[in-house]
Amino acid sequence: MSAPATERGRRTRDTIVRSARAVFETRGFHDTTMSDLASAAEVSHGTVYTYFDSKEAVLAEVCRGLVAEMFATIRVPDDLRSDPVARIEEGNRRYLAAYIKHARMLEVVEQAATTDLHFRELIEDLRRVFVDKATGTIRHFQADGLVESSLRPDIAGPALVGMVESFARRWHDHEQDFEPEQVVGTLTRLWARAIGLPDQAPASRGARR
Amino acid sequence: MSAPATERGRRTRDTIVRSARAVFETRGFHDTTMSDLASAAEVSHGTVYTYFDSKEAVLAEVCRGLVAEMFATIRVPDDLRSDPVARIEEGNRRYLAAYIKHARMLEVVEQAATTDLHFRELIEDLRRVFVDKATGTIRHFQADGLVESSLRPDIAGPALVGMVESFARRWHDHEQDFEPEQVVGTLTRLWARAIGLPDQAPASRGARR
Amino acid sequence: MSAPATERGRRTRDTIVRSARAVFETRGFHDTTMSDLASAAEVSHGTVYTYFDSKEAVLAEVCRGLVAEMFATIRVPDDLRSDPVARIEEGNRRYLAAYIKHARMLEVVEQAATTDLHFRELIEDLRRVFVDKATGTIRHFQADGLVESSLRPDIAGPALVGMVESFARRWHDHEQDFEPEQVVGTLTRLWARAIGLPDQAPASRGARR
Amino acid sequence: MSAPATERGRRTRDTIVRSARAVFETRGFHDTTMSDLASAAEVSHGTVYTYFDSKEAVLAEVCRGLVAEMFATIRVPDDLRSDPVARIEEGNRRYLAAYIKHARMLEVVEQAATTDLHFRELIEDLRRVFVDKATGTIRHFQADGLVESSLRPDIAGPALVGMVESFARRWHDHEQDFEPEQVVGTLTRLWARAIGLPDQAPASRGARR
DNA sequence: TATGAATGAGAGTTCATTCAT
DNA sequence: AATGAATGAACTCTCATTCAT
Repeated sequence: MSAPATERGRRTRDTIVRSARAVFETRGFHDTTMSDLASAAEVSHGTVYTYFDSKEAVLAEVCRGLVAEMFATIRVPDDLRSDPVARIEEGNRRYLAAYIKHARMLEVVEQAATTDLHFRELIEDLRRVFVDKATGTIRHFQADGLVESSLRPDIAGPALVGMVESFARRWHDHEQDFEPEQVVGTLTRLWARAIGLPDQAPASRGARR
Repeated sequence: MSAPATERGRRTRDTIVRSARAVFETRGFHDTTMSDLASAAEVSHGTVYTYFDSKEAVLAEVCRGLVAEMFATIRVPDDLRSDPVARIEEGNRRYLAAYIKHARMLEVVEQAATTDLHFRELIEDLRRVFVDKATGTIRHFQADGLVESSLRPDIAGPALVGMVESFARRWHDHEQDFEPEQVVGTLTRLWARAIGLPDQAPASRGARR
Repeated sequence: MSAPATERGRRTRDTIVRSARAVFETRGFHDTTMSDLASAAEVSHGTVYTYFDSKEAVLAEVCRGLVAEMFATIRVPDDLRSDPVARIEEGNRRYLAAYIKHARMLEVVEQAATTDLHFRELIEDLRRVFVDKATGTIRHFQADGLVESSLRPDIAGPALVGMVESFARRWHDHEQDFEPEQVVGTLTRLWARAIGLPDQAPASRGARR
Repeated sequence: MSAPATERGRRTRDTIVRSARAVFETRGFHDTTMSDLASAAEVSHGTVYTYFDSKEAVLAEVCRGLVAEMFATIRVPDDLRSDPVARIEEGNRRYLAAYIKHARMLEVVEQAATTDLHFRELIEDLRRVFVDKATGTIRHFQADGLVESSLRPDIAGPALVGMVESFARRWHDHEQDFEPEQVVGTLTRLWARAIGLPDQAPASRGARR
């Protein structure tokens, strides 16, 4: 159903997906109708059904792009950085950047998730990637003797990821104008100290004032 | 419209609100219809409209009870406890208890909030209470010299509240069977260390193992 | 869903059923839409859904009346008539009368039956009543020595009922103007002779000319 | 529109007609979509429209083949058989064979006939051939003094054809496992006696038991 | 106060048919 | 000749809300 056979079809489908994203960002999921998607793409009602079974299917396609973009934004180059706190900081910086950039669409997906299990799972899967990374990092630190082994990684991991995610979400929702590097610095400091890493205190860090 | 003039009317209204809460918890907000509310209360369709203007108005009334219950559960007796970490711990314990207990209804309100501004504000107001308390606490600690003044309370406060809230939410959603005192202990330790409070390390604390 | 609680509701529901029958007779089943039913009853679209789940449900209700009417028309008074051929004749007379009277609705039900199993069964059930009666009659005649035992009642029964039904149907469809008593007489004669009953040849019978 | 100009076109058209028949037999008329026809023939949506104006036009073409096959099956060789009952018997045998063989397609055409006048006429035309033959036969028998002149051929003819057709239809629908020669024997006996022909009673006939 | 009948806007979806390529 | 993208009319069904009783 959803694979266009010609170049023209591919263009139309792309147009639908692209304009759908804009519509979803404006109206949210539940308030968007198939008609909205059709007229935004300047195609007829039925044309949307040529490529997508339902409104959910359109959002799912938008999500594919969204997830890809987020991972692209977030991927930390492994190259340098053996300093643990520096790595945490870079992770936070990128996570915040990615989250803020896609905050509205993430909200929309959350909205869809209240109704449709598929999107709930999509969100969970996305979050799990970060939670697993954080939990693994803590375990590594523990193996290296940097973090006390009495700390439960399976609780601390999700908690700290939740801290950053939650902050990012409110930051965006409330349109507060924090200085990004202040946020990155502060969250990193909270993160690092919470698990008992010693401060790095590089002179250049923006979290102090 | 919503003030019953007779005793009978008051009872009817109460029945509607009480059964509505159960219905919302079961079906969520969007999937609940006025018919569901009416038949759950065993009144006719029109009777609901005698007391409430809309489905939203019913949920709003349910929310009043919800918020009251949450605050009742959470209120920390000021009496004892001058130990900062002990206070944080008790706050987390109560917050987690309240959150888990009302998690389903909070989810429902979140769902309604995706569509209705009023509920978005209600959630924000609720959260602000905790954020303000956390932020104030940090400021106090700073004034008392317990926490470095370079830490930004306006960032750390929401971040740490978000950490606990976010954890509580996933805990409930995933139905993970953490031992509650393990969670309270770990989150408190993260909280305290994150802002630079020295560990209390009472022998009885459950976060160590 | 379909039980009105008040007199007013009962009237509305009745109106819908009554006008629906007329609409079905005019437009057939597949060409009738819920809108047609609603506007014929002069109620809104949604009102029809107050009492019926679907177009099929409306037809099913119409059918209940139809079947009742047919049986009422057909029931042969057991009182008199020990003469076998006279009984067959009276059966045919009534069956033809009932069939012709309801021919259009039967056609409509047949149409619905091409799509909906429920109506196929309804038609089968209706037919079975007559087939069973005919088959039983033949067996009785055989037990009484009036009909040869070599005749298979399970084949002759449905065949002869089919003969009358089929004739009635075409008669109606083609709007041929046979004299009803001619038809009754001829079909009865075919029926009786087919199974080997001796002619009665009352002088008054109209089938001779 | 429907005449292919090239050999390739002819093949495509044939493929469509052949696979359409299978699709119609499986899904019936109303539930078959143009997409079904196209994909069954492994051609594109639009290609069907190259050769046929509409879904009805495809069925009409299928019908041409159907009618031809039925007549080919039924045609009674005039050569032998001067025995009236033997001729009736052979006619019934062939009619039943043809009907059972094409029962599903006849059902489909009946379904189409509920919506489209053209198919109603097609069915009538088909039936008329048999009715006319039967009526003619009775008249011949009357002219020859084999059948009483008081019997109305215009009623008996359609009635007896209806008897056989109706039986064949139920036989197929209910998937009853009558022995074919039993059916042929019984129906022929009913036929012959109904119009007053004397029994032939050949020793080999299967209708007796 | 309570009932439940009635409303009707609007959503999602299907599919025969047209037409540009 | 063949493709398949695009159309849009039409239909079914839902449900918040109004209103007569």
